[in-house]
Amino acid sequence: MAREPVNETAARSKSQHAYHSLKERIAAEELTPGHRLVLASVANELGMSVVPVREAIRRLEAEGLVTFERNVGARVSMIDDSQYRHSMETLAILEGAATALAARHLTADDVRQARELNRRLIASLEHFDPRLFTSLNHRFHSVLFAACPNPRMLALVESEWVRLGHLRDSTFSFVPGRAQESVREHEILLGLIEAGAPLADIERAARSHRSATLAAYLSHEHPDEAPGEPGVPTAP
Amino acid sequence: MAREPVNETAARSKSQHAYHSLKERIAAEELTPGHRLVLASVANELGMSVVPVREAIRRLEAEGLVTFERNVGARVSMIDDSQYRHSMETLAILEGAATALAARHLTADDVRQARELNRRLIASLEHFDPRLFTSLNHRFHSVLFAACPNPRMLALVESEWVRLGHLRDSTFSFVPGRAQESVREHEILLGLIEAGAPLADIERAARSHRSATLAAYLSHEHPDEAPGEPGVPTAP
DNA sequence: GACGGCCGATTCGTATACGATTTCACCGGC
DNA sequence: GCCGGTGAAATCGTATACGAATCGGCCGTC
Repeated sequence: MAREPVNETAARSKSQHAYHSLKERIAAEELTPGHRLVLASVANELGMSVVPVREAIRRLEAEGLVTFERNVGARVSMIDDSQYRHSMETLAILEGAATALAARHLTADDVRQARELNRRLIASLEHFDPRLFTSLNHRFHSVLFAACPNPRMLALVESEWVRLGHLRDSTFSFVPGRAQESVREHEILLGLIEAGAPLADIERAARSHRSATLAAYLSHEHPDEAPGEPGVPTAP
Repeated sequence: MAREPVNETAARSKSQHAYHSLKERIAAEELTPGHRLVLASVANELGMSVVPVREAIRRLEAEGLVTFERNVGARVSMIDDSQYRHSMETLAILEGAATALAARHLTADDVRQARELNRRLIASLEHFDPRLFTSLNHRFHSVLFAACPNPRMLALVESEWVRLGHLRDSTFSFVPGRAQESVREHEILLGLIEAGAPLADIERAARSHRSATLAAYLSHEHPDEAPGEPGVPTAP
């Protein structure tokens, strides 16, 4: 996850330190969406001046993790409903493609590991914990797309996961039924991969899987909304 | 294109100004890949101190337009062959999806405009100018995916175009035959859209179109390389 | 009592300053 | 002649300082 070279002398610049520190705290939900990031305060907490903090925030801003308003300041990005939908749709496409591209590069061990994770997902259904489920779910999918030989695509997929942030768990807390369905789809996906199914089929399955999660979320949040176009042009 | 609010008083901060200025100069190939960006020099040219320049460069760094090495400095990112391939592959997927998602939202005028651009592309084949061809080509595709209702996807597609930067023209300069084929595929794509073809077909056509450009580039640059997997899991 | 303007506190934006690190040319020894 | 050390120049990293913009509350007026 750490892209910076890990110098043995731990010589991360303060700017880098601020960046990683903020990013972690956002990922850990210690800084929740909407939380205001005051430059001077952050600088104090981290024991540095504002300059490195500003740079860190610029990077986070470019990644979409924080929003910045001139002369007003930065705050942790809120993902509203509409953004959530758009990000999920994008992730469906990217992750679907990445999973397909990775399929032929998966080792038997990878598949075994994915199966094990899905087993744990199934087991977790007993005493359902959205947080745990989401974490395992991420790890499951990570195993499947990590072998994608296109690093650019991997970076985008990961960035989209981060963007969705903790909001993603809410789907499973809101729509519990989706979890059961989800693990079944995981098995199907694994089956396709093991069987060496056409990449198009794998891509379609992976994409639909995520789209279904999005649909579950939407139909729960906006039950009135017309189903309209599914957004995913899978063949009929 | 400008995401910053256009204040009537033109009150862009220096940091923003530096960012846009550098980005434009990179896009215009005034700053070519590998070009070193010395903070003090850039600051002088723009009539500001180094602090805003640093922030601008952080943003560009996060976008992948410049690479930054600690205690060494920034330089305009070089896209090597492998990155070019990966970005094109990613763009094929993203643009294909965006084009499909946009298809149902295109007005008759949009289609007319796209046709007109393709006409100009065809006309330009007479006295072939890779630069002009690339520019028109970008505009053609922009018309087709701009109506995509997913802003996140649009942002990623645009960012990928920028990333490829001027390198993208090289395909058409290196493999002149590809240009003719390309405009024919444009017509086919337009036909599908006008006919209200299934979104899956449109997506497949748009994706294959770009993949073919990539393949043309690769087969010219690396004629020895085995064709291997096409990378695009289109149904047989 | 409501509204609008004024003022101070807060916070951002940028310049300047200076120590730290890298780079590279030069030079003496092997 | 080649190699490794040494110093200065270039450049980066960060702290500090101060002007500018924003926001919220207070006060006077209607």
